[in-house]
Amino acid sequence: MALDRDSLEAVARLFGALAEPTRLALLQELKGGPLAVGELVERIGAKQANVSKQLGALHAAGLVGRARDGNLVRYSVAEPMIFELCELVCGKLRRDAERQLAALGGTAKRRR
Amino acid sequence: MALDRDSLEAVARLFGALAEPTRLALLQELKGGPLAVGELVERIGAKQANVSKQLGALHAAGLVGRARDGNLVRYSVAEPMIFELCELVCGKLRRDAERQLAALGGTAKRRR
DNA sequence: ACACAATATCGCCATTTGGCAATATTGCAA
DNA sequence: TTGCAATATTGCCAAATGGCGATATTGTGT
Repeated sequence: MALDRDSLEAVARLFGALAEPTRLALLQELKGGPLAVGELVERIGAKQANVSKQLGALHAAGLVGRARDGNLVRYSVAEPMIFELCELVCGKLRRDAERQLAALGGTAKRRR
Repeated sequence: MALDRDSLEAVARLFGALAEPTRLALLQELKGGPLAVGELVERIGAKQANVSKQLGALHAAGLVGRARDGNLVRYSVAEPMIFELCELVCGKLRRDAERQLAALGGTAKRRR
């Protein structure tokens, strides 16, 4: 079915939430389970203010959940679907890279 | 496996190509088969310059293919995967909308 | 060569956005 | 209350981006 303008904008906003390396890095870390902000700051090596801001964006997009735990705030993946999205995209990138490699005469890595 | 910064940037760029309603509208039209720029301009009701620019962005991202045909240039979907991506996202949006509806006391649409 | 149609590109402007430093909030403990 | 640690927010700036009108390019026909 054809989506109307509003739906397209909603879809675009969601893709936009994933269109940022820092946010993808955060999601990648959260894949292993909920983590507090400080933990994420250490792991991805970004400033606390930015991590907090990007987590806010992910939360606003409904992709991560927030839970206070005493002095900490623990974030968690709210949409496991995002990893399917990333898998699909990574697949394309791998295919592109293989094509590129083959075009340059690299040894073909056979798909099993 | 954990992706490095460069890979994350590549993934982010790809999502970025989909993070724009006009580009999504173009892809939606192209889903039915290759179309020339003029056709797309008519269908989505945008200025020719912008359609051309956004098609350029999609092409740069490797999502659409380009083919001259005399005086026309025909674009086509190069990555059917994008429709799986959109389906996943639309699924989430539908779920969100249903939750919202239920929270407001709407008649529940039962999932079969 | 010319004129014309289809597409691409350019310069401009307004908006958005990521990172930064600084500051404000929140919760815990003494 | 006071102090401290964790997190969020604010103001700022620079870079990126979408849409616009105007113009350049490309291909076709005569």
